[in-house]
Amino acid sequence: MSGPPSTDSSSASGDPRRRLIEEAARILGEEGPSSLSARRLAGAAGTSTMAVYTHFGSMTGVVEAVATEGFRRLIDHVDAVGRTEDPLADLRRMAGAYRDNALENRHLFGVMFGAISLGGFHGRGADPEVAAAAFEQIVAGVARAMDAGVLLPGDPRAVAAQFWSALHGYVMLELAGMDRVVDDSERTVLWPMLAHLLAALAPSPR
Amino acid sequence: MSGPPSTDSSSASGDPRRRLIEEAARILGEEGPSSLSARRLAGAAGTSTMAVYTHFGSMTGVVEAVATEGFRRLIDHVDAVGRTEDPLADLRRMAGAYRDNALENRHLFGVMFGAISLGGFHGRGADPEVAAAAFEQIVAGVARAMDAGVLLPGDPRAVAAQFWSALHGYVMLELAGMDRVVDDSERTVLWPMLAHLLAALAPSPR
DNA sequence: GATCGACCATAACGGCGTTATGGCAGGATG
DNA sequence: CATCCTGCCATAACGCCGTTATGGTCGATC
Repeated sequence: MSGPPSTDSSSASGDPRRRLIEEAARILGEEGPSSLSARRLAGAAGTSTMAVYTHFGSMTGVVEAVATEGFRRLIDHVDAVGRTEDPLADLRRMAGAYRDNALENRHLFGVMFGAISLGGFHGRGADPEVAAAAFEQIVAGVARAMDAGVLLPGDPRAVAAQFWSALHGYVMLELAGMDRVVDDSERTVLWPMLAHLLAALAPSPR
Repeated sequence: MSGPPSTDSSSASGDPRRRLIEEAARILGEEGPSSLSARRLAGAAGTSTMAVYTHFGSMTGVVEAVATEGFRRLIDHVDAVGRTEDPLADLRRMAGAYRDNALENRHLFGVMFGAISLGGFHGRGADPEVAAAAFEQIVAGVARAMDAGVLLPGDPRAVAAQFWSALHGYVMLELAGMDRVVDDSERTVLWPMLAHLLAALAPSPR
């Protein structure tokens, strides 16, 4: 798939596929899932509905592309926390970035992990390669902590999966409105939970 | 093709509202979210679409009622594990029941926590009172463990929220197909994760 | 210049959520 | 008994949806 030869005939258009994905993500974020329809999307991107079908095959294809785009943005957002000389603090800051990204793009997050549906079509999910890259981010953070000796040596993938599960579950329950039943304010639940997970793996002489 | 209503009134019909909820849950479980429509539901329940609107106001109302029904079934399923003299083992068995219930009713689970949508209409969620009752189940399990002295005394609600978050996140990632990227087989992730959470709260003399 | 392929505008089809309309049972009221 | 009212639902319609068939434009190729 070679890109278009950059014929910027006008500033209004890039390649239509890219524009459709970005407009779909924007509509999803600003107006919610029920506003994302083929006609609405085509209108926002300045094309007709057929462009959607030549590029994505169906609205399900659009959803999968948007989910993949969501994982790419998540990766960038988490990557932006950088690396300090304290790998455990870095993990905590990665978790904070993960949560912030979810709260600011709740509908996009729902599509990424939804597995459920969006406007009726429910998609097989994002590109597994991109989703895996998001997970590898956490694996790398855990591996650095192990290398630095602040976590017991072990399989970083298994530990990262635990960390991710706990973080993801907290965020998903928060998005589902469970803060109404548990309250919290990220003080007595989120940080202690992650701290407990990491403390159980710390090389303190017991 | 039901016969005249007076022929067999014993089992064919209950009150229509109940029948609609159960048919909606059945269609959701057997055919997925995209098959649940007002006409399809009305046909399955043996009524017309107007019955849906007199009882639930909209399809969103149906979704909320089905989500509430899902929490009720989850509560029954988790309650069925009973109580032994080992509160920590009971917590683990509750977690297993939670996961089993999710895997066997993945679409219903998605609707319960979805926050996303279902066929386009996306509902405010289940009855908060019923959802809270599901959480209180875990709180009670944690409180018993504290009373028995196998968990450090503390706020059982905060600990239960941590336990629930981790369990829920693991299940949600599994439902989203993340087992493709993390593998696991509930051996190196789920049980160690929950064990670590509880171990960090155990009253072992450190 | 002719041909071909990718791309997309137009218009249509069936199905969707929802609503307006009307009929029908059954209890309250005179 | 006649009347009215009220909750409940069947019928049919409206506008929107995802999708597809059709045809036209335009650049690349020979």
